[in-house]
Amino acid sequence: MSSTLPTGRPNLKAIQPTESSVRAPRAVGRVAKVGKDPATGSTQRIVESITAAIIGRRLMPGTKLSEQKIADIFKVSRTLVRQALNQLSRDRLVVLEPARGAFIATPSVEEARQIFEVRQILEAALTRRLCAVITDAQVAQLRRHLEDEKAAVSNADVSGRTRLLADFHVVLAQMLGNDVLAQLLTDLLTRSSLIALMYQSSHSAEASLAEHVAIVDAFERRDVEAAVRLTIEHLEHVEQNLRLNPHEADLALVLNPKSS
Amino acid sequence: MSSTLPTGRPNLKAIQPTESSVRAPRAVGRVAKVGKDPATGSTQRIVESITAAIIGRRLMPGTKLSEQKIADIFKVSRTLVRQALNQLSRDRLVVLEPARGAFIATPSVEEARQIFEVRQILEAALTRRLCAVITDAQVAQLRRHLEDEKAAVSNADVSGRTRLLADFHVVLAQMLGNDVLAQLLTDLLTRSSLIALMYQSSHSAEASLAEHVAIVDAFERRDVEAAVRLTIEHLEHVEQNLRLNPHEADLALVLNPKSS
DNA sequence: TACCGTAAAAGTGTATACACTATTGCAATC
DNA sequence: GATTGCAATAGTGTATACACTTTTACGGTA
Repeated sequence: MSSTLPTGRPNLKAIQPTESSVRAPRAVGRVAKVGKDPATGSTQRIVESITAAIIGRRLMPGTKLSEQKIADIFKVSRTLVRQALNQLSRDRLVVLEPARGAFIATPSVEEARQIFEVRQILEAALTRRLCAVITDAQVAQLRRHLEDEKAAVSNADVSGRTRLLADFHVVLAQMLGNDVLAQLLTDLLTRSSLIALMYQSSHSAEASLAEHVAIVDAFERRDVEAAVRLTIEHLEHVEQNLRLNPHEADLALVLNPKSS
Repeated sequence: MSSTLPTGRPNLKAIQPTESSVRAPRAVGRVAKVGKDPATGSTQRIVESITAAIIGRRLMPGTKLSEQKIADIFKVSRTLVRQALNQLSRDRLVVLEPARGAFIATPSVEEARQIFEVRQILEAALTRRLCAVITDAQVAQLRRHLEDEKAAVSNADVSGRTRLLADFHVVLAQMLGNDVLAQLLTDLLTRSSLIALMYQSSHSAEASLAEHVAIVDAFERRDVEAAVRLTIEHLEHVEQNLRLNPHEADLALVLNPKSS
C-alpha cells in the first residue's frame, strides 16, 4: 500500500506534525490556544515539517499541497497553512500557482546548474577565508561533526544523513562568523537537497563524507589551496553525479502526476 | 494634526499606493475584486510600495508599521498587509516582534559588515566570470545603463538614483545568465540600501558612478584583473564611507523614536 | 463512442470576527 | 511627587465566512 504511492499522489500524511509536537491535544473545543510558548510557532512548525518531509524524501516534487488537508493534519486553520506555504514559496521549495494551489517545486536542470555555480563561488571563498583564521578548536569541532556524519551514513537514516551532510557546509560558514553567509548557504543547501532528490543523485553519502574528511584534513594542515581545490571538486562531483541521468529522472517525474 | 504625531514617527502616508496602482477604485461596496490581472498582486503591490518607500528614504529604520493603518492606506484587509509584512520580514527589511508588531529593520554594524563581505565574494567572482564571456553588445548595454545612471545622478531623484546604482550590479549578474545569483544580489542590494540610509553614507552617487564607469572600461578591455580589483575597491569604498560615522548615525536613530 | 457544453463540487483569495496580548492612562499608595 | 497596580484601549494572532475560479462529473448531441 504505502509502496504503491509512486504513480498517484503520495498522501500528505508524510508531513505529520513533528514527533514531539503532538504534545498537547488540548481540547480544541472552539478556539484553541494562543500559546505564549511557541511565539508565532505554529507556522514555523508547519514550515519545518514540510521542509523535513521534502528533504526526507517523503514528499516528491510536483506533489500538490492542499491547504485544507494540511490544516486538518496540523489541527490549525488555513490561515497558518497559507503563511507557511508563502514562506516555503520564498524559499523556492514550493511554487504557488494562482488560484490553483501550492506544489512542491520541480527545479529545472538549469536552475540546478545556477545553484551549484553560486555554491561554488560562495563555498570556495568561504574555505579560503576560513582556512586563514580557523582555530584548532574549530578543527576539532569539525572532526566531531564528521563523526556524526559517519554515524548517520552508517544508519539508513536518509533524513538525518542528508541534513548532516548539508550541515557540514553551514558549520563552515558559521565558523567564519558570517550569519548572512550562513543563512544564504542554508537556503541553497535546502534547494540542493530537493535537486538531489529530483535527479536521483548517484553521489553516495560515503563519497561525500570522504570528501568532507579530506577537506578537514586540508584545514588542519592550513593548506589553503588544497582546501579550496577539494571544496570545488567536491561540489563538482555532487553536481556531475546529478546530471549523469537527467532524462531518466525527468521521465519519472513527468509521468508521475499524469500516469493514472 | 498629522504633524502632531507625538514622537518623531514619520506618518505612514509615505507609502501611498504606487502612482499607477490607484487605477481602479472599483466600488469597494462590500467585497472588492478578485482581479485576474494582478495575480495575487495586491500583496506584491504593498511589498513594492513599502520597499520603495524605504530605499526612497521616506520610511526611516525603526518606524512601526501598523497593520490597520497600512490596510486603510491601500484599501485592503489586514490579511493582505500581513502577507506583505511577512514577505518583507523574510527579506530582512522589517522585523516582526511577536504580539508587538512590525518595524522597519535597523541593521547593525556587524550585519552591514557581513553583507558587504558576501557581496564582495559574489561580485568579485561574478566580475571574473563575466569578463571572460562578455560580448560587445553587452558592453554597449552597460554603457547605456551608465547613461541612465548619469541622468538620475544629475537629477535629485533620490529613489531612482539609488535604484539605478544598485541595478548596475544586478545587470551584471543577469548578463552572466545566472538568475539565482541575480536574485541573491538583488536582496543583498536592497539591504545595502537600507544600511546606506541608516548610516548616512557619505559615498556620493557621483563617486559610485565614476567607479562603475571604470569597471565597464575594464570589461571593454577584457582586463579581468583590473575589473575584479575595481569591483572589490568599489565595494570597499562604499563600505568605508559608511563606517566613517557610525556613532553619529546611531545617535540620530536611537534618539528618534524615543525623543518625546 | 467521442466530443462539447454546462452544472455541481472542490479549492483558493480576501475580508471580517473574535480572542488574547501589550500598551497607555489614571488613580491610589508610599 | 514618584511609583505601583489596575482598568481601558489599541493592536496583533488565529479562525471562520464568503466570493470567485478551477476542476470535475454528467448528460446531450453529432
